[in-house]
Amino acid sequence: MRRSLLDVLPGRAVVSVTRRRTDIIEGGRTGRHLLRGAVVDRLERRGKQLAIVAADGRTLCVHLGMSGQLLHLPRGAAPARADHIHLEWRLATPAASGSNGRADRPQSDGRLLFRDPRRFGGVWTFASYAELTDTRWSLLGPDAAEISPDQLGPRLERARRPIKAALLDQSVLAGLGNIYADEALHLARIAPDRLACDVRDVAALCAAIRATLGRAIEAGGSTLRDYVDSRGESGWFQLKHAVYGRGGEPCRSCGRALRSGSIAQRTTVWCKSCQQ
DNA sequence: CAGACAACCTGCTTGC
DNA sequence: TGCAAGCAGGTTGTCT
Repeated sequence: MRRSLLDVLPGRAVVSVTRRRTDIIEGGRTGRHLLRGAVVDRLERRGKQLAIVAADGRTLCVHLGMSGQLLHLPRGAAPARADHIHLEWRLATPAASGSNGRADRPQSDGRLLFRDPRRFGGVWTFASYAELTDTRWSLLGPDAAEISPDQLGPRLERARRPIKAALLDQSVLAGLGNIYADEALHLARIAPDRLACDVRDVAALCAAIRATLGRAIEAGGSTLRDYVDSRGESGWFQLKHAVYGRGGEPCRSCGRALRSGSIAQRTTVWCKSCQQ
């Protein structure tokens, strides 16, 4: 999502904000808190959370939850669906002051929508990026896409719970959800119900996590139902899933039927013979 | 501390 | 065709 927003948000100004629902916002809920009048400077990410940082420091943190979408609409375009759009930002390309010293009129330049039918997602507002990293993001572990054995090892050593439960805990590691936890464990050949403290090859697990996320990001993510990037494009990594959504089907490595069950209160699929 | 469970929501699929 | 139950990518709080 961050990548798909890179060529439409940084450098754009927020002309106005429409709030259709405010109960999905935490922190200040005014147009000012929601970046009205700001120019977007950059996009940051930690785990599953995105930060939109304005040049004056104001920062929005967005979490998509299960069904959330951030959609960019070019000027004049209409969204595929108009329901459940909770926030809408009108964007403009700021006027460059020409050589005559006179500022041109800002050019209207599309809209950004936050749509979230299930409302498990949300938006958090901050006066500065540091305020976000010092509070909300301070609760997150290191980013899964760049995890190293030095970081992960100590966090697993004392964890007497299934490795899958530890990997889903965002304070241990930020960025894995139910799909990619199962995929990474299969790639690392580790059983999901093995105790975290008993995982031998943490380096292999880290490599599997990074590889899984890297491939998924290249494929534009996994679209089971709702997920689309900011251009409305679906991902296709679901076609490459080794285990997730494939319970009962043959393991792509050994051909035996994949097991499906519940671990850490989440649907879990794994290969009993490949993952020991 | 770990784990079970419920709650927060909507919408799609399944089974009757 | 209709209806109810079951299930879903996530997080958080309560209770044991």
